[in-house]
Amino acid sequence: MTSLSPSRPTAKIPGPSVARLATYLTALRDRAAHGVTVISSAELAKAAGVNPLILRKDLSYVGGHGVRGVGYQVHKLIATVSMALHSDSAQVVALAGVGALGRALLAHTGRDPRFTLGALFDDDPGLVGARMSPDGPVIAPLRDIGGTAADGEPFDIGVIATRDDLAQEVCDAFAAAGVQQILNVTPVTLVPAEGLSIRQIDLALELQLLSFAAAGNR
Amino acid sequence: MTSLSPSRPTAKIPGPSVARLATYLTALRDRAAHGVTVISSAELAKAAGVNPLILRKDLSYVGGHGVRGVGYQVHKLIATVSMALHSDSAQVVALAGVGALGRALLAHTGRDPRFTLGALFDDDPGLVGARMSPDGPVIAPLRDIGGTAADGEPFDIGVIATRDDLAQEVCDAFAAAGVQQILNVTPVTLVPAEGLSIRQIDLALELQLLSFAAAGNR
DNA sequence: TAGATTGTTAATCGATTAACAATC
DNA sequence: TAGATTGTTAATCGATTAACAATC
Repeated sequence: MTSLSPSRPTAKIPGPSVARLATYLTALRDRAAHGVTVISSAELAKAAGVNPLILRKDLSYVGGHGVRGVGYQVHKLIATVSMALHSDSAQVVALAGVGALGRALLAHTGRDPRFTLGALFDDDPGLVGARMSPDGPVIAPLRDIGGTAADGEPFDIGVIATRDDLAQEVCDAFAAAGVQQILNVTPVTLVPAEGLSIRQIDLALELQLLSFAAAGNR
Repeated sequence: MTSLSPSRPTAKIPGPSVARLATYLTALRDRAAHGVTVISSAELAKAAGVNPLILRKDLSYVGGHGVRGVGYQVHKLIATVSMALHSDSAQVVALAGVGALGRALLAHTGRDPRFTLGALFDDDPGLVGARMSPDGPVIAPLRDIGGTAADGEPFDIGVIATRDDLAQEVCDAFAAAGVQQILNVTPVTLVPAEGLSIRQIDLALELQLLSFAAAGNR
């Protein structure tokens, strides 16, 4: 289990580090926009809400190239981190379920160059055939998930924002269409098809966890 | 640092376990609704998408009271877990920012008995004074966060779903109003006031993490 | 008693933190 | 050279997994 695949030159980066690296990237871009060219681990750590030690450790996974006694060159670091996170090429996203949460997601990622919207699916007769934006895709019924992927470009990421009782079959449809990454924003626990990686966001769960934390503070 | 506080009889439950316990609760309620009265750790684990070993370990933190050779009584377990998570008393939630994501959150938690909506805040002149539901609170401007909390009941949880550039000041306003738990659904890294516990959901970050996973699979 | 399944104690694993060496 | 700050190696800590004991 220690085979070194030549196609993956970098050693495996721990999951928590990957998540933090993405937040560093956001902070770095913000600083770059403010004209900052050099930043110390202490400053960047503060902006990202972590301690400087873990920041330097994280950066060491991607080959930080900081200058001792000085800090990091912002532009260089942005290039290094975004390369490591593969956030250089835009991902094609397909969204199933154009309800409140689906729209919120569109609003959040609409202008984000990292993602392009490949397709929209919904079974609401009032929505099928419509567009959410003038240059966006036409909303297709859920049963078209397979077909749409079959002709054009395949989707990189499938987002499941449907009614709860449709979540599992939509997940299976995405998997059958060759989608390998799923973002599930329903509270349903999905049983994943082979090779599928799933992330889940459950708003009610987050509130529940906060209320537990609240009780502990009493 | 090993003082046993008499007001907290249960030993500290690890964070990941708390999150999983909440999902077990959802799965248990679902099973109960289907008339299931007894369930084994294997079955429940499958429904929650975890392995049975970690499930039993998690349940041991809250005093599982399973029957060896048989399994768990569903109703008893629901009572035990929800007691441990303090999900018996409803939490009062205040929502700042009634945009797409705010509405999605309302839709998700509207019928959830664990949460009651205490107040709505937004600066949009088209929204201030309106209600999102007939029996719901009137939308107040963001600057009222302090005042509204001062008279009625205090809020247990403050949700920040505003424009990014308002997130930090809204956070501070909640903290000043005595709110101790914050759910931040903006991509902004907040600097927390003393004693504030914050959870963050960043949709774009989740997509980014998936696209990293996708790249690793190539 | 035999089979099934829970619950606990010990071992492993991985991530975070601390100590220190490197170097601009 | 002195000061500042990065980067790496070692120590700690916490969570997961494995082994096994308990008991219905």
